[in-house]
Amino acid sequence: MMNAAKLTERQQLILGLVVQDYVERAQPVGSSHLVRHYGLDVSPATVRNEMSALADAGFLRQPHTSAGRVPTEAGYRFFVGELMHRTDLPEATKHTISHQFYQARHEVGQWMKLAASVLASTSMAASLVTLPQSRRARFKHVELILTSGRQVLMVLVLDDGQVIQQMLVLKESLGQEQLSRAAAEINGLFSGKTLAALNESRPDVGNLADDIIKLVQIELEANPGQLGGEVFHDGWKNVLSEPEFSATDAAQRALRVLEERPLLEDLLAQTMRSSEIGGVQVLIGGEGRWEELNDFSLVLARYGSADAARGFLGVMGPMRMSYSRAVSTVDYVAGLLSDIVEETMTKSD
Amino acid sequence: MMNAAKLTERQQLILGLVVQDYVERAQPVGSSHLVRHYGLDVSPATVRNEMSALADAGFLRQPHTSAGRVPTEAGYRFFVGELMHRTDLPEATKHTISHQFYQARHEVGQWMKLAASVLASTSMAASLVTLPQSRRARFKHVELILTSGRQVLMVLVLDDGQVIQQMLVLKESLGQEQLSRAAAEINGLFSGKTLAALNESRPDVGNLADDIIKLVQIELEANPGQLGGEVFHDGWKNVLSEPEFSATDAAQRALRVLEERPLLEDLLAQTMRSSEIGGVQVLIGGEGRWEELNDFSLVLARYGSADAARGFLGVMGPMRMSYSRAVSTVDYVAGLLSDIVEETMTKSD
DNA sequence: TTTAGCACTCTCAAGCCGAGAGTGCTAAAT
DNA sequence: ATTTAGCACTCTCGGCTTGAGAGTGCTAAA
Repeated sequence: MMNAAKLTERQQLILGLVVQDYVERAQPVGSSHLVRHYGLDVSPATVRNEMSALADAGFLRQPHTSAGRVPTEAGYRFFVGELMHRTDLPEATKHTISHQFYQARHEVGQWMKLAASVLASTSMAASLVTLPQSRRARFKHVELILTSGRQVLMVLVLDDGQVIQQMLVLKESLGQEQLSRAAAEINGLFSGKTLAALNESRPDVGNLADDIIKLVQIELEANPGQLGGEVFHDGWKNVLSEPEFSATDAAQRALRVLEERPLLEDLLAQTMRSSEIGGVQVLIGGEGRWEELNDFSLVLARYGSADAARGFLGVMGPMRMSYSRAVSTVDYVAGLLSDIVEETMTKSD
Repeated sequence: MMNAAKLTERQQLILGLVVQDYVERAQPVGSSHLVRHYGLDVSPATVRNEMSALADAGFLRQPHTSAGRVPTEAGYRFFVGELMHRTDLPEATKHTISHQFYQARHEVGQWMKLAASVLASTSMAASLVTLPQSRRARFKHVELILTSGRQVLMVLVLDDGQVIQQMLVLKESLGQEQLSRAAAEINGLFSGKTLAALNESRPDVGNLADDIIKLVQIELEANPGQLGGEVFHDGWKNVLSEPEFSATDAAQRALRVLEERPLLEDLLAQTMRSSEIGGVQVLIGGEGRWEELNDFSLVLARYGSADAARGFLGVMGPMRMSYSRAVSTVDYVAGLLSDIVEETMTKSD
């Protein structure tokens, strides 16, 4: 495989055109099609030679002898890294999007749904959005609700708006009266503390409070990120695997990504570790790491600010996707969401 | 189309076998296959005659001349209504499921995910579960959190564990001090009231509390049903519509059902209106009402109790699905979830 | 270095064919 | 009056062939 630096100006041009054309038409692109369609003033034969060189360099490949060329993973990567010009979203589109966000400004959970919907429709791919999470949230208030016997529902409110719900099972049966008193006590002790601080300072109180502290800590490790009136669902891949829906293997793998939580978390964690905030990360064809993602690509970004909560968002589509469109969309929505989160979730004290 | 009552004993037997066989093998079932495979002591010709009668009656149809027979919507409906014997889930399966629920008993949100997962894997179809919602929940506590300027995050806790979050924009800028005092005042006034009651009694307090009451009411109308650390997503149908994933039209329609909230809500509302609690509702092939659901079927049930919160759950699969398995699964899980909800969410006062 | 020319390869759609499955009908058997 | 055997008929499906078309790679000339 040759070095990327060896690519001539013209080879880069041709690679770019191949990617662009293939993204649009989803068909192997041939030499003469290229000159005809893009007004190149060289002959098909010349293009053929260059394509051959690009194929040797590992950026293009032929599905079979005598079909056009198709970009390889490396080809897409080179395109994204070197060739793609960062286009801004059209002003009109931006306006529409931000207007939608303006209308949804009241409902915390709506932001996420809206972001997912906007990403999907603008980039024409599937989208993923996680909730903003903050490690620096402060304890605001705890509520203990008696349900039956020794079971208690704990509702913990943090000052960034996060709400954590958890069932506790007590060693002994208590009345709502006692629970309320215990809650009041805990509220007094912990109010305003960050959860990290709460981890260390462990005032020696009654064993009920002790139980609760322990459970809060467990909850923090798991870092759940509650919220969002979703309809829970699962198993769509089963439907697609029925014989009458002869969905390709690929489509089923796509749904697996959606449904298998661990895979998703691994993916986000790994990818995001290596990316600065504000930047957009492009993951092409699983990068040899996730075979489930063969012939898929992801465009991911973080949103939020260092001061406040942070989350991920991005789109997922076939490897043959419009990267420039995806990148600009993800970038724009991430910025928008960052602004909103910062505005509403940063304490001004 | 003949009346169902006209079906002879033997015709019913044959219809049942056709449905059963077709569900298993997904291929049109022919007369001789039937006698060979199920040890009927009549000849294929006889079966052929009966099948022909069933076809005339509208319960079977032939994909083309000289292929086997396939059940029609009416055929499935007759099968579900008259022929299907209610089978219980195997004891072992039940045990596994209830054990899983036992392990998840602490996390409120986990129930839903678990239910969805169990339904999907046991019935081999896609599943849907909504959150339990209660119209009779009582006001427990409100928290007002200053974010920036005039924006305030309201967190409303109901005594069934429901949590409602909402951004408020105030007319004038207030400090956290004042907000806390306002919250305390509201808590004192409303504590223990049902939301319905809260709708009527409108004590004339400051305009801040007034704002909040109004917003709570709006929230109630929308009836959001918060909760559950989901990853929000959208647009998977876009992926499946890409040419390389030549998913059938049907598969895409299936995903539309998942992603289009209004359709889903209409579906649940319409279906559930007509069904008693505890019963399982079977919706076959869209019933002429929802064309998106052609060649799909749903098996739905309510869960919860009259006293406490209620929700829906069910599975969705191809029309050619194992109804008995689906019904028993849905039935069992609905019962389980009802028990849990009742146990944890019914106030014992 | 570029390009015209040309032989070659490979896919794809269309058409054809035979096997197999299943039916409907008729006439005989029970 | 049913049931069944027999039989001709229909339709699909997989395999095979074939021709057209697209595209390549190579060579030799510009």
